[in-house]
Amino acid sequence: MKNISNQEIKGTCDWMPEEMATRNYIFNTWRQVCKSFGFIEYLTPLLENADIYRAKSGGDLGQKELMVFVDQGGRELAIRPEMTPSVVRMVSKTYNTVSKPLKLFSIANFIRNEKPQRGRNREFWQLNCDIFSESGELADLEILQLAIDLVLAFNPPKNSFVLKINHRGLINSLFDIIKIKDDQKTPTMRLMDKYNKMSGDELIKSMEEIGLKNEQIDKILKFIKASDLDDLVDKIKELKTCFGFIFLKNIISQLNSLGYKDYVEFDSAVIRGFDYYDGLVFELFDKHPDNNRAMFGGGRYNSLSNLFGVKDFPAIGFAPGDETFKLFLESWNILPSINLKQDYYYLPLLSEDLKNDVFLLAKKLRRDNYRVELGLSITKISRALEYADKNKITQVIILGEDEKKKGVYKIKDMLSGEEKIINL
RNA sequence: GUGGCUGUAGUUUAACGGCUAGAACAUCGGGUUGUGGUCCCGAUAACGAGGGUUCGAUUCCCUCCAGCUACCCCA
Repeated sequence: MKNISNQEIKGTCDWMPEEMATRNYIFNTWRQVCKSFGFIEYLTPLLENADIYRAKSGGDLGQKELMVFVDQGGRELAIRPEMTPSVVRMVSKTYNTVSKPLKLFSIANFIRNEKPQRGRNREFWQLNCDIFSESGELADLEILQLAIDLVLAFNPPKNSFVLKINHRGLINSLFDIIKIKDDQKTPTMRLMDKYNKMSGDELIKSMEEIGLKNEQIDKILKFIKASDLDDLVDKIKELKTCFGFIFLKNIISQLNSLGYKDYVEFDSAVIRGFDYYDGLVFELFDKHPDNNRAMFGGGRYNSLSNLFGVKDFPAIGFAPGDETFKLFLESWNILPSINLKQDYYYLPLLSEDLKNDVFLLAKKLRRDNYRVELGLSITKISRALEYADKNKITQVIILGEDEKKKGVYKIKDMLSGEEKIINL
């Protein structure tokens, strides 16, 4: 019989104890910060009706990146590629009767059928944080603060990241001003989103291909090249009275007064690809030269809920991924080293006759909340200590014939070499 | 989906159109008959898969697979 490969499925990876420990460190820190903001944890099923992704997700996500299969009843099911439709579905079931506002988070895995690359796997995990039912500016403010605090919780160096914010309302006002046609809006936004990746000539050429006129292109370029909000309304004066501008001006000044001045800036080129965003949009960037990329992003998506035949309700959220987050921590070298057997007590079996005594002692110690790793084959004491060294176990429990005769056992501290004698 | 680079033990790697594919670290066993980190000895373990060229391929060619990476796309 041919052997089955022991490789993981493409785009997925095994979590060996070391990687699992790192992941737990990140997830635990996320959890702690979310709870400190009064958010509560939820989870939805891995499978959803495929239609909920096809309807709104925009781009490839609801199409070729979706893992779809048919169940025995002929239903088309999809493995979730993102959390937002699921959490909106879940909330929409009870929205009218539940206490509001809802501040929710989850840590879950997702599958997207795409080619793996740096910072992007087919299976990945992300934290999703959302606030439902609050449309006011303070919900936006709190979400942004949470996004920044989540990164700050890992003690990154100064100037290691920045939160770039923008507002879809501001972009829509621009489109009103230049009187762009409806069917040109989405392709134009895609191009604006790519501003930093394309050369100026390519960008202009692509905009001409969409059918934009020179004066329209001129204004769009002024818009995405604006260095800050004041510069923007200086160049495009009509924007001064629009909602998006006033909103952004306000929220930045509030974040500044809360002490986040170094971490926030306006960036007119932050657009985001999902169609369902309709208010604040933002992206958090790693500023490390070796890893200059968006770590995660989010925004306001008030109208997504009508997908489920429910009246619209306000929603805002974001979702950091495990892989991009880890790259950030690695690029700044702020991942702590983890000892897998921290606080473990190693209890070797030193002779055949001691089997029962050793198991009994382990049982007693475990009941007292010690973490006891029992030796399962007979070992010489020198090898037992060597094993403890190799595995960075700092406490070794010695129960040999001599100890048994005296009715005691010893706990040896591997760092100091000291031994404590305790009665059995 | 498109392009580039790369596939030798668990890991890092060496060499080669032919001879037993060599090492280091890791793992396991032993060296001191109850006290470790060092040291010494030994064992296990690899040419990604298939096809072609050739007397002979791990080496050259093709296809596939996988990995990395840049695009496309993007929470």
